[in-house]
Amino acid sequence: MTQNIYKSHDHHACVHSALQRAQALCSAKGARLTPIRQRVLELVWANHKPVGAYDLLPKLAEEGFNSAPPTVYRALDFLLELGLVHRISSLNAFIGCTHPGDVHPSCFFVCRACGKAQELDPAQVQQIAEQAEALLGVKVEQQITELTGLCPACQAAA
Amino acid sequence: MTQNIYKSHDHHACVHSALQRAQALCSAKGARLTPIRQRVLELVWANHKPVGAYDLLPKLAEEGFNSAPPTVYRALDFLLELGLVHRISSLNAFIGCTHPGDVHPSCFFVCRACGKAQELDPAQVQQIAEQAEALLGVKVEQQITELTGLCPACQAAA
DNA sequence: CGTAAAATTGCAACATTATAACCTAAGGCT
DNA sequence: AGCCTTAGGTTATAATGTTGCAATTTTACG
Repeated sequence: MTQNIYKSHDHHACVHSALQRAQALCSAKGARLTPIRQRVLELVWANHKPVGAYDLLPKLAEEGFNSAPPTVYRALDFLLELGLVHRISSLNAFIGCTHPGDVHPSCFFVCRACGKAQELDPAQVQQIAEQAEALLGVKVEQQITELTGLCPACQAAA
Repeated sequence: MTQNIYKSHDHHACVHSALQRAQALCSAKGARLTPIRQRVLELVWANHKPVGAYDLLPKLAEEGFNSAPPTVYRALDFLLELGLVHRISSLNAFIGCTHPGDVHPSCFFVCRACGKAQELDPAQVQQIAEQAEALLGVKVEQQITELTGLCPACQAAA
């Protein structure tokens, strides 16, 4: 894991470096980080809480972007394919990825109280994938792990 | 993992034992496995493919049960809380659990071609949970891992 | 037993999330 | 320029899930 979002950090730098990585990745891949796509990525990175597609719509509308569901979903699909964001299925929400580069295994802890989500090292989940391939003969293509509970701050508050 | 659903097996016995475990668990807990709940559980166990809530509605209707969304969701919620079924968030679907008893960590491989899902031993995912608790100070309450890919038969077909 | 409280179900409306289909506009390339 | 590919606009609709309240059944208990 790259950092601990439950500790205070320079979030501006956090977002800035995410955008830089995104631009680098897009130019390396010949993919176009259009204004809508970039703005969606920024909004997803606004904080460390997974954000729903329909939360993005009004924000885009405020800024004069087109804001119909397909617009947002297309931008999110683009970002998902480049591995720039992850989808947290149990929340129907999206969050920025800290180490982008194609679709890749993901693992998150999500606090059920404050909603903030921390990405974790998926190494052990990859072990499960390898085991499944060995024991069952299946071929694993994608994997996601979602942990839910309370972050330190929300434990203290309770 | 208790068995391999990608191999042929006596599915009737499979369902039968699931129902027996469910009845045992309910009487142990003082929970009521009402006709609707039991029928929903049976339908979820009809095969090893995760089933959507809205797939169950017409089947219940055919049999004269009430069939409005809340009916099915309430039955599923009941079964989820007892750990008799799992929810596969990435599919918005539900599948019978092979070792019920309260909400517990779950781990599945789902074939993207035939849709059949195999429950796996979540031991390694629990390690991730323990690591997250140690490193981040979070408290994990729930966890689910979802692997997607191709089962042996569907690999052969492709 | 009989009654009150709790759990379950019926029902109607509605909220949220996601996609389909079809067309127009913009950028990349020879 | 002309052609092709990709991206975006627009409308409608599909799929999934929830709220609120009334009616009924079951349970608990004196």
